[in-house]
Amino acid sequence: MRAPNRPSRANNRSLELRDAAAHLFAHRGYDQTTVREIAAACGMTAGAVYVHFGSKHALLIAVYGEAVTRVTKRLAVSIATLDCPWQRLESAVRAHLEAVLQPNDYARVMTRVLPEDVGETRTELIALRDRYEALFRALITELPLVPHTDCGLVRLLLLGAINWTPFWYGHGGATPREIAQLTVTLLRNGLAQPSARAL
Amino acid sequence: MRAPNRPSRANNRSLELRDAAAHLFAHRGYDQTTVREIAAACGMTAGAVYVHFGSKHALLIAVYGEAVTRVTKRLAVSIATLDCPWQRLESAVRAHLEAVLQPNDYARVMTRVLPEDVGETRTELIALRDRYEALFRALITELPLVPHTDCGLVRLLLLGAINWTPFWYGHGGATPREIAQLTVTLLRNGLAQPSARAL
DNA sequence: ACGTAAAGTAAACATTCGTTTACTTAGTGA
DNA sequence: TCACTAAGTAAACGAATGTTTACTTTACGT
Repeated sequence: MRAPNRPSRANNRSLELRDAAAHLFAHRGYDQTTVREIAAACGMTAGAVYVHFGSKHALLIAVYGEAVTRVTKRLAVSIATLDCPWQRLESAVRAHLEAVLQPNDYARVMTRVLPEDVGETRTELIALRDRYEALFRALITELPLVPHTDCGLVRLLLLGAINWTPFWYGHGGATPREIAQLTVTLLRNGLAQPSARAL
Repeated sequence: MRAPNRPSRANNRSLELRDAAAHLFAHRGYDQTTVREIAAACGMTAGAVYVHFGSKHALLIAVYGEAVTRVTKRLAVSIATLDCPWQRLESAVRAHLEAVLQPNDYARVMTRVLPEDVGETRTELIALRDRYEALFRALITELPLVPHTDCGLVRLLLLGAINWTPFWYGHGGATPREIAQLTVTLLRNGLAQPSARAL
């Protein structure tokens, strides 16, 4: 048997590599990040990367998959104890924003590198992203909306609004909590003065 | 003097080049587009590009600037005859969406290539984009919103929602007009059933 | 008719990047 | 001890890319 406190080999530098890749992908994008940079961040040479990952694309898929897994867990926890559909959505939006906006490399990759831009890996990344967006689909379906509302369209607008936040966050001064609050209030009641409401 | 119907020289293949670049940038992104491809689309060789533009970055700036100019004009026309602030906003959103979503190469570059991704050219592109977003700032300031609403935050959420549309448009089935309508209705009245409205 | 200058070509240049290859190192199990 | 294998290095490969250079073509002004 193997000594438990020292995994001897398989000291899993793979994870170290994946973390480094996540950091660089999140900050500079996929194309602008080189395999040599990822390797150097772990004190290795470029060739060693291919011991752990078959290609740069495989590395991206590993990062993206881990990102979806992490943010999914975080979201599930944040809504677990809530009952009100609106509160559940607000909590989910807040969890998503906190994941994406804090200097969290993994979550940031989900919005920073667009599946449409990576060519061959496109399909697998979109599948991963869809798995995550299905959670929001469920939360929106729960909402008591005015009849005949296009829930799919609402979901897409909502995800667009919050996926775009990384590009301006910090300049606005609002916290993830405040952004989530305004977003869901807006979705629920709108922002017009009550006297000015109309069809 | 010069014959008016034949501009002799200066047959401005620059514009032809700029159009070709816009098309390729819009469909494949900036990094994935090569100077040789742009040249080939005009039946030229790569070297000839540098007769008209000093660098690939200069070409991007030209495209981005033209995009902002065009979509700005389109937006100004669409709201010129309207008085109601909500109608003005809806018309602006619709104009923006029609520009971005129809196979309009120029407008698409504005959302497809992110200023953050192009390094050196970053500053100039952001300045161009800000010039455009200021139009929405004005439209939102006009709105009769509930007191103490963070107009800046509203603008950023709105722009995020509509900037993200190119990534899902076509799968939802909604038209730009419908998307604009739902977006502004949402902003104005919210989507909760009237009986379920709350603070 | 002639000089000039813009427009364009063909080819090379200098990097850069993802990936591969040949080789070395070190820990493991028998 | 010894064969085996994962991990890593150094270097090269091959392709692609933005850009430059030397040369050619062509249309215009005088």
